[in-house]
Amino acid sequence: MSLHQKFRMTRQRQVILDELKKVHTHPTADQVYAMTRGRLPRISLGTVYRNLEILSASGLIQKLELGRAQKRFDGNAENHYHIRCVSCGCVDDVMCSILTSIEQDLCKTSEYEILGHRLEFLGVCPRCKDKRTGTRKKMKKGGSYGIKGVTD
Amino acid sequence: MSLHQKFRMTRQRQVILDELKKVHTHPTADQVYAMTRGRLPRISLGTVYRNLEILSASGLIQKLELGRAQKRFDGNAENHYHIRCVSCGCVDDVMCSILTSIEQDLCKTSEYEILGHRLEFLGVCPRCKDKRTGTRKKMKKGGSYGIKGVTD
DNA sequence: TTCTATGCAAAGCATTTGCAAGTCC
DNA sequence: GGACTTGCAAATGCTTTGCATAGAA
Repeated sequence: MSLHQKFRMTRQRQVILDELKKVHTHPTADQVYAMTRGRLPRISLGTVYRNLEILSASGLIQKLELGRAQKRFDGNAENHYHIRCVSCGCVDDVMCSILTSIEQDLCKTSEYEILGHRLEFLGVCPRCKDKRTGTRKKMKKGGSYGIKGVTD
Repeated sequence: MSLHQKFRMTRQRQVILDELKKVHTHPTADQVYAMTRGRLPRISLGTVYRNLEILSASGLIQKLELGRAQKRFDGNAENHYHIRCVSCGCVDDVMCSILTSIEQDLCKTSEYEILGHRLEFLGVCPRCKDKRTGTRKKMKKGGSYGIKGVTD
């Protein structure tokens, strides 16, 4: 939480970072907990929460607060948008450029000091589209993609 | 929650809707609870939650899920963006047009069926800017505004 | 009259925190 | 050695839910 104190790379912290970098999914805290227990059978959920907080505050990972759903964490610390499946809750990266101008535009007209923006897309993931067999509108067939394919 | 059943306009529901339309702030459930107790001293928080849910599901009001903070509710049901003060947590409307093209662009490249997007700005509200007396960077002095002025 | 809504209290869930013991630099 | 961390468990805070009673159509 602090980052006003130096932070140590403990084994727990390293493993959490490792596991997070290893996957392209966007795991929740309890998923990270599960992912680390193989290597650290005695780690506690509280430690996972604390470390995810510290790692994201230090910029090594990214904390995603999409909607009011459970927080998720992204081993990719670079600024990018996400899309969330309203059906299964999975989260994928969106390959589109960051909107820089909207903040500048708002600066001109707003009394606020603008610090940033948060953009998130909602949709139905390919897997869930397939599940609802036939019975729905607007079924894309095309093959191109702009979303990194991995999931929940 | 349902809306598959007809819903009745009870006194509680009406008062909640009323009070919400009356203000331009974006109250949390417990603030709505406080706002209604003047007219309905015996209303319960649970009822407030249930009705806010029903009213927003029916489109009469809007439910705001900004970050993972407490939900807020907006008597203005029209689609518009919001800005949240990182210092005091207040929420204001942002007067800028809705981005329609980003979803269409994403449609072309994404395997997802795009259903919508959620955009939220972060900043420091005028009131909080004033509080930190002088001791900070980037103090706007200008008078124009693009944000409906009312607050938390 | 019938089905929905209310009040109350208890439960739920994700997350945070206090504390004594352990560990890193 | 001293500050930062951990594991454990309890606490927190917002929101939801079960249930018996009340109320709208």
